[in-house]
Amino acid sequence: MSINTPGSRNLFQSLLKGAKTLSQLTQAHAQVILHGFQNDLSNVTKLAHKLSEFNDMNYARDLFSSVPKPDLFLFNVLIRGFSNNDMPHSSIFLYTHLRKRTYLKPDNFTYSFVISAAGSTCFDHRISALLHGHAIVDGYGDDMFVGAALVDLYFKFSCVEFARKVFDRICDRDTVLWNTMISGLLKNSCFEDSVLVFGDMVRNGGTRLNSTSVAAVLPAVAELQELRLGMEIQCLGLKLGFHDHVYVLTGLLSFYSKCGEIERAKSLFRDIGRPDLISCNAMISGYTCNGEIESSVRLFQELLASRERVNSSTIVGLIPVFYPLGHLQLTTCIHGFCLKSGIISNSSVSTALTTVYSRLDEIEAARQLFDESSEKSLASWNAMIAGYTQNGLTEEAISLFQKMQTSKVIPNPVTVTSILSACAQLGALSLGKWVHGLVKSRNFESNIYVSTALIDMYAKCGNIVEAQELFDLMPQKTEVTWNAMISGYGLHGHGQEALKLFSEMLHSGIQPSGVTFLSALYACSHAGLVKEGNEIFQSMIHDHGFEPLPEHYACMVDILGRAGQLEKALKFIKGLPVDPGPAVWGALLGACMIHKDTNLARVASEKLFELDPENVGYYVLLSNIYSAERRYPQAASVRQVVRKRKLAKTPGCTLIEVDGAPHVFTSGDRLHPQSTAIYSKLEELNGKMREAGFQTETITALHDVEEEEKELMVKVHSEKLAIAFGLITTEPGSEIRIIKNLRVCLDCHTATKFISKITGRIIVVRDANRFHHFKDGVCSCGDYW
DNA sequence: TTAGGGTTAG
Repeated sequence: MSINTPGSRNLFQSLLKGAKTLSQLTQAHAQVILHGFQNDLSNVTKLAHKLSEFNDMNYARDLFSSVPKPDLFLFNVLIRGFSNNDMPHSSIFLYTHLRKRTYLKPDNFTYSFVISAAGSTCFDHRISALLHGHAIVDGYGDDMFVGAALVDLYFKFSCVEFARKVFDRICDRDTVLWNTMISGLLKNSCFEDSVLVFGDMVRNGGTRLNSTSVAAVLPAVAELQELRLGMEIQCLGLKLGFHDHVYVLTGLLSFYSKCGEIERAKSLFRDIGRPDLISCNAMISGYTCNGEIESSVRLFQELLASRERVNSSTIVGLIPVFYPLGHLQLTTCIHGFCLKSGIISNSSVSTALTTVYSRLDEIEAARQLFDESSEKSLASWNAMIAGYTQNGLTEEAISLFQKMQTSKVIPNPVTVTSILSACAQLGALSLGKWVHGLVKSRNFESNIYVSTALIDMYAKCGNIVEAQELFDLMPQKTEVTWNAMISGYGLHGHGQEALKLFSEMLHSGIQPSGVTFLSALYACSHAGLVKEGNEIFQSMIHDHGFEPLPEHYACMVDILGRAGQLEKALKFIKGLPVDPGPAVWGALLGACMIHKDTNLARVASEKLFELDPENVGYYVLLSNIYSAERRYPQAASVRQVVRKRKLAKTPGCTLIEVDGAPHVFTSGDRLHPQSTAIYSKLEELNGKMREAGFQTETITALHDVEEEEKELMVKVHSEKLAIAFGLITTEPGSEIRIIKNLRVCLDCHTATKFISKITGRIIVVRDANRFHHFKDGVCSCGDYW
């Protein structure tokens, strides 16, 4: 047969198809050119397809450029090739190129390929809407393949609702589409929904389950800690014949270890017989998160000794993220190994290490790791930002968030959750509102972490109504969501609302946690509800079988103490089944301060100096109590200790936002550009307040100086400066909101009541403990704080 | 199929 006969075309095709290496492929191509078949589209397409499998997209691109009139098939091969070879820009570029060709129209293959390219992290959510629109216009909006790609794309951008809408519209669903939905929901933390969709799939007999479906749902079941359900799924897998499938066995192993059933996990690991790297990784991680660190390290060493190479997952599973206490040494050791082996350059590994360091309070080590990592993934940024917020370094968190924005890294729900927490801690309402806008525009509202963090942010920034509205709108709530709302009410002194919500929560079948009881108890404390607090405490132990933690005991002391029942509080402490810790004695000391009980204060302080000698707050409290009783020599000697031991007192400061800009004041400071106006406003107010019968309260001032001098010092407490500033810079009649880092002092509290009456303003003060809403000379706390 | 980043009390 001559090489130029029509049959030779098939010969080239089989030559191309059979090429096992790039060089064989090149030789085949040379033959094609030699015989003048280079413009035969079918040859070129086959070649391009092969090239994309061999990861040589530059060669494929050159080939494509040499074709004068490419057809749709060739376009599709290239678009998919670029997408599969991590060249999403080229893929999308070619798609736009294709749309310009009037003789061609994209089909469902084109859309499914280009949509999968658009899921790359270098794009944002806007591209999804654009491509979705194109697909609908061309009549592929409800196509099964395009649908699966779209669902996947929306999940990648955390647009859960859009993914769901696309899924719901497609009547004809295949296994891949169902599986995409199950794992997409899982990746977006919608664990219940993921399990529900799996259930629908099982009931929908028309679509066959495969082993991927079973393996995909197991992590969601593990998150929900539904041990029984997992076992049922295991039985289902057995019935369908997936019991010896390594995918499924590994998934089950991981499921059981996450549910704390480490023995079952070990037995499954033995069943696997010849475990691959992935199942070993799952086992290592299982050992680690069940605290069996030694077994974990042993299996890791066995892996290293065998010829099997470890990968980043091995290391990440080995890092004891969940049991970090006391594991600094192991962490440094793993870190050392990662440096030596070069695996540190993997962003998953450095992210995991960043997290552990920050949980171990080694925030500088975490930051160094973050700074040194060459390739920062979204997760790396999130880990560092979360590390800061969890350690109370809120300003660092926000500044890193801003740096992330300038680095063009697009925040996801995880980022947003951490930033909202930082806003809540700081009381940064403007930034919080801005983030809320971002949440709306990106459709993150359905994310349960995000909406819970929003509720907490609004509650802590003083906007309890907004928090409540968001709470009421949430279709699904976790125990944490309820806790955030209960404690929000508590902070604002709305004790009854908090208790109503608490009982609603119990009736709705949500399991309360230790934090739930604590939130309810603090709500009682802020509202002076002694009887109710006591009932909740008893019910926690007897009806719900909770062993109280030191925090719960401390809260009970707080409730009794604030209500003035100091003797009862002391009796309660003496009757405790465990040694009372600093929190318990601290609560008693705080109560002694409110009710001016010097004798009991001394008892509490002595315990505290012993238990927590570095904490300067207790010295300050005791000294204040002595001053209040005019026992100045005693007060002075307490302060002497503070000075001698070089313990620093936290300076008081107050923040006020005007037109979105924060202004911070410290006691007596004259640094503000409008300082003169502020002080003269304060003078004017003082005059009016004296006329109205206000007398400066000095007893809680720290210093035992002359009365007159003391009066001067109290006058310029930071909250007063902030209020005066608020009065001169905001519209008459508008609300003034300030945030103080310490507990508000008695003098400022009384003065604020007067100011609210004189000026006709509502003044909202957030102090270290709670909110005070001042209106018409009265405070919402009922002078109870 | 494994692993890395998130919310609630004080």
